[in-house]
Amino acid sequence: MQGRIGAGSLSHEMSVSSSGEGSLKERFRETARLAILDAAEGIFAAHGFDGARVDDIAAAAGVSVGTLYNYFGDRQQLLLALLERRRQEVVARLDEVLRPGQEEPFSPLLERFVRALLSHFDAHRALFQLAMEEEASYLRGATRRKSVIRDITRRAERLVQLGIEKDAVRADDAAQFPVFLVGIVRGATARAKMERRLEPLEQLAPLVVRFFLSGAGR
Amino acid sequence: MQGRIGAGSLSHEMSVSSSGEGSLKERFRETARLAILDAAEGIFAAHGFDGARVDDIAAAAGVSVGTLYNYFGDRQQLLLALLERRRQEVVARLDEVLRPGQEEPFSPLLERFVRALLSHFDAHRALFQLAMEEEASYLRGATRRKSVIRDITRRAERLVQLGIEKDAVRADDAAQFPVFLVGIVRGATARAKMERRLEPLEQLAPLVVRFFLSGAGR
Amino acid sequence: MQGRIGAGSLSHEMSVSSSGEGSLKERFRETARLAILDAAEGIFAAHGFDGARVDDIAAAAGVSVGTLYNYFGDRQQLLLALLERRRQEVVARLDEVLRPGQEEPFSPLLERFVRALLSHFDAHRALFQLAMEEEASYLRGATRRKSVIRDITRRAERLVQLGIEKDAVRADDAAQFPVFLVGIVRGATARAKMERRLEPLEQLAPLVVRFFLSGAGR
Amino acid sequence: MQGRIGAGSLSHEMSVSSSGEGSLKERFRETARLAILDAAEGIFAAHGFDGARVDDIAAAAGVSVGTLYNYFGDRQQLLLALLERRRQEVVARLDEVLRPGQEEPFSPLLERFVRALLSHFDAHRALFQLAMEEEASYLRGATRRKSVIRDITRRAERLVQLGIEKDAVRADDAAQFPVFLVGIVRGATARAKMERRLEPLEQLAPLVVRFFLSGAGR
DNA sequence: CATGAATGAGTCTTCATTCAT
DNA sequence: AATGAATGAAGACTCATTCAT
Repeated sequence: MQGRIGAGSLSHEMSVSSSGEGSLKERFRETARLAILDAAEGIFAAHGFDGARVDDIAAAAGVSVGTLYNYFGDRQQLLLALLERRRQEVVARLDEVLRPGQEEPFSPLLERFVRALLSHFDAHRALFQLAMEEEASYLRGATRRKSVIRDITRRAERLVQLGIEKDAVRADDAAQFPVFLVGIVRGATARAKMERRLEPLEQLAPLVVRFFLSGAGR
Repeated sequence: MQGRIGAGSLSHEMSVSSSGEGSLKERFRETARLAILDAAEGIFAAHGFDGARVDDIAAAAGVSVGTLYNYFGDRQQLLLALLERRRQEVVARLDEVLRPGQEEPFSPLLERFVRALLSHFDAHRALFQLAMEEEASYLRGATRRKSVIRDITRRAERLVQLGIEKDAVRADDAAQFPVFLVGIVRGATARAKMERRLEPLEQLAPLVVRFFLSGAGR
Repeated sequence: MQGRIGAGSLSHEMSVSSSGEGSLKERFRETARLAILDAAEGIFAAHGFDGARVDDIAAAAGVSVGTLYNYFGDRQQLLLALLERRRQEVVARLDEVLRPGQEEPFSPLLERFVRALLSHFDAHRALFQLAMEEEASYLRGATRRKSVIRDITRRAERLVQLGIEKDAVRADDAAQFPVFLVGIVRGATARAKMERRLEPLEQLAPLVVRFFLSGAGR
Repeated sequence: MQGRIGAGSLSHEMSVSSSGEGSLKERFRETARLAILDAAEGIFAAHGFDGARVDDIAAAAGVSVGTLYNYFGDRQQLLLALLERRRQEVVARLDEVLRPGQEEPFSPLLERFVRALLSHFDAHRALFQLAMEEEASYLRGATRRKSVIRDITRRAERLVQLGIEKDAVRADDAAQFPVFLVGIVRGATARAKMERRLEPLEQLAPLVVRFFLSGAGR
């Protein structure tokens, strides 16, 4: 489904790191790792965490099961590696937005935050949906781990705090605002799913900002 | 092992089908059905949809697997019956709120709506969480069915429509408001989960209302 | 290979315990357990501990894998149960021989001991060979458990002690005699295996006794 | 990882094929072969024949799996080569003892035989234990091959024959004496294992001789 | 009808072996 | 010739579902 670890992506990979922070072999490994993770994203998204079969992921990645097990210790670790990678990606984008020393007013800051979130959804819609939906229940029992939802919420809390400091957000009830914000974004993605929309959600950012700051009231 | 074919829920249940006679046998059947559904709710909530084993559900209900299969054709049907029951319950409460001929102003109406939603969460927190989180993915592939999220969203749409008619909600961007509202409620429940809070969420209703109508801005 | 848990053996089972130290169901269970153990003995003996496939054992017992797993938690437990059963059998026979209050002279006592050992080998040749050969290495790592070899050696030690008390065995070097005795018996069985003999080993008992007491010298 | 392609065993090995030239290359090959065999001995001894993984053996030998496969066709051949080497070693020592033209009396001859056996055990305890325990079952099915046990027994038979000729061993029942002798030695090694003794077994030789010739009787 | 043991298809995982570099 | 990543057949185990009692 995702294609082989073919020459196509390889050349790309190689040109990227040719300067040399890794032997040829290591770059191959990394390419394969990525191919497997990509395939896994597709299969997990399509069948859910429990429904995704290891064989199918391997087949989608164009490798054998054995190879998949060479890269990731077992099914669960593969899933965790996948979630972790995506988690790091969003978190990085949000942290970029929240980087200290922001002199800009709150509203555009908020918009950049929401935009970062939504565009990440646009890029990894299927898995992200899944991560936000099932993460909690799937990891149930597993050692408490990095959680996307939790991390996003933390960033939202920092954002709201900034809003209060900039006098753009009211301080009463502020404890709830972060989850409300994340909830709104989730709502947007849920709608996209229910209605099978394909347009980028990112364009909803201004609406979300306006709604968050002023509400739906007249 | 016998356990829980309890009287408590029975009286309630009975009223549902009360108009009819209900031979003694039928009432027994119904009681057993309920016991199984209750047990299933607990097990599904505890282990997730995929992780819940039929044997465990039967054991928790105090019946044998065979009996469980007598009442529900298979595992999936049991799950659907459970979701369906809870779906009907929320939907009924929301429809009650939205019953035509409401002369009251929008704000209290909205509050009653949110309150209905939150108190339902309070009553069936575990399963509902699960339903909202995994429903979509679990039913993936299954014939398109009744969906709690969808139904709730439909009611929210009607509510927003009422708000517009009552001139309490602005009409522009109104298409998003329903999902935003549902998202906010989800956000609230997510927070409750993350922080393992046990206080009733219903008390958040006024906050939600104020946020929905006026936003978080100052 | 071993046949189904058929009616044939069932009737036997039932007549035996009809007086009733077990419900009908329980006796069925026990019959099945035995059938599986018998089948396992055959397969383990034929393919070794590591070579025996669970599916084959199940097939030989005339049950499905699932059933096998219902009776024995996993492959290892099945093996241990089998070894344990046989261990108890020999140990019981040896203890019978060694029962306190033996007034008889040492030589016949020794012969009965050797005879018990050899006839047990005759009955369970294949498995016993295996047990004595591989037990140690197979259980390597596993929690230290009941060991046939160890138990037999313990009984041999008691026997030698009796011999000394009866003034029939010399006390010097007596520490080695028990293992020598067991070794001799093992040697006899090894020969039987190497030469694929089928005659009962039990008939070697007098030879063993004479050799043990007087040696091979002229 | 490189490790053990050591010089120590090399010199010995060299003497074996010393008569010839042995190009430099060939000597390298032989050194590597030995390193692998040594590593295999350790791993097989530690994990049993079935439990020893090829990767582990290669790692212990400081070579890659590929190299291991260059030297030995497959896992089984490696094992056979190992057993064969050790077999040749004991057999050579026993044949040395039995070399025709022995004018010495039987008792010291017997002692040298037993001593040879026991000292070999002392040198290769772990593998030898394994060989005597599992050889038969492991090679089950494989083409009938050189067997250590068989070969040792053959030598014991010759020894007993000598004893009879020298009038030191009684001729009746003599057919059993060889296996009894081997059994006694096995018994001694088994005891060493059970009690995790580390002293050289060789020192038991006189006891074994006395027991073999005169028995345990008073 | 209830029971729960039996069933066996379906999965994950391991590891001997191959082969491109 | 050495390397070690890739391969995939094989095997242990689970659990939804059936059905004889």
